[in-house]
Amino acid sequence: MTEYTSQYADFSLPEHHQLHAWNQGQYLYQPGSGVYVLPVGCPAASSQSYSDDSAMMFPGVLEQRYSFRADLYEEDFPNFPSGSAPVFSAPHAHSPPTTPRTTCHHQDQSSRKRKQAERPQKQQVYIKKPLNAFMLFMKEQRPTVRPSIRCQGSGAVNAFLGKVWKSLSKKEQEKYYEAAEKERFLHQQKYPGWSNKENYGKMRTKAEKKKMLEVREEAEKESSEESFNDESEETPPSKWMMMTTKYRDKMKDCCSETYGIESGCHMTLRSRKPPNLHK
DNA sequence: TTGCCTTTGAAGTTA
DNA sequence: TAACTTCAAAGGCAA
Repeated sequence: MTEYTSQYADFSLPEHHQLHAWNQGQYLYQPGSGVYVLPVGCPAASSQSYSDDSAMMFPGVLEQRYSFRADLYEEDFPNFPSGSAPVFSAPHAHSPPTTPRTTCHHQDQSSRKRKQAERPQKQQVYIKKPLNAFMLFMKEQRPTVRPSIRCQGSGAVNAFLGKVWKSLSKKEQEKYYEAAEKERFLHQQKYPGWSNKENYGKMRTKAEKKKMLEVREEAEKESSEESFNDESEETPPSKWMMMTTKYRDKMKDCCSETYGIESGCHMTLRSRKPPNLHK
């Protein structure tokens, strides 16, 4: 039994089970028969997004991805059933370049203008936060509500939708929370190294944001044309990878019921402060 | 041209 | 750990 640990989970694999470096941010887990992709920093993926029934979704998070990096990569690679890889995310997804961050001291910064003056003059890309449940709700409802609101200002529309949101039942809100969960997961997959703090204290003008978004889109377009096996970038895992307790439990159950016992692997998820899903 | 307004939720920071 | 801050969307409006 080989023990693996990470910040978020401990797990073990039988001796004959191996973990191989596969691609950027991903590892292969080969439990005897079949080959599964275990993305680093990817606690799990929804079963709906996974077409290969033989694939195991392993709710583990490997923080130190290179500690598992097999030098036998070149040797292992040909063994992978090419074309049938159950890949969770774009393996060539690039993380934003890290820039010196100015610490946000709420007490010290008396005005937004001051913060804007202190912010870095230039950041190559700007990655927006994933939308939360309420934002998804607003995005969906705004077009239908806006015509009926006399005051066309978004402030009035948002205030109205805020009241509507509170009047919704837990069940009605649930689909938006689940959609937001999926948004966060996809966002983490797309930008493995990105953290919420990247945007902290860096309020941008609309023009700046637009320009940086364009740069990012251009970069993504170019990167999609690059080699599939680019491992040159070392992207630290993001806290986005920390799934909510609810989601983790769901996936843990799914794995243990479906594959965990059968494949002989064991996992212990670390406790974490539960998310504030339903205030 | 640019920030403000207005909402909730998620996440980062501070005390 | 509670309290606070920022930022996600949107578009009219004021400076």
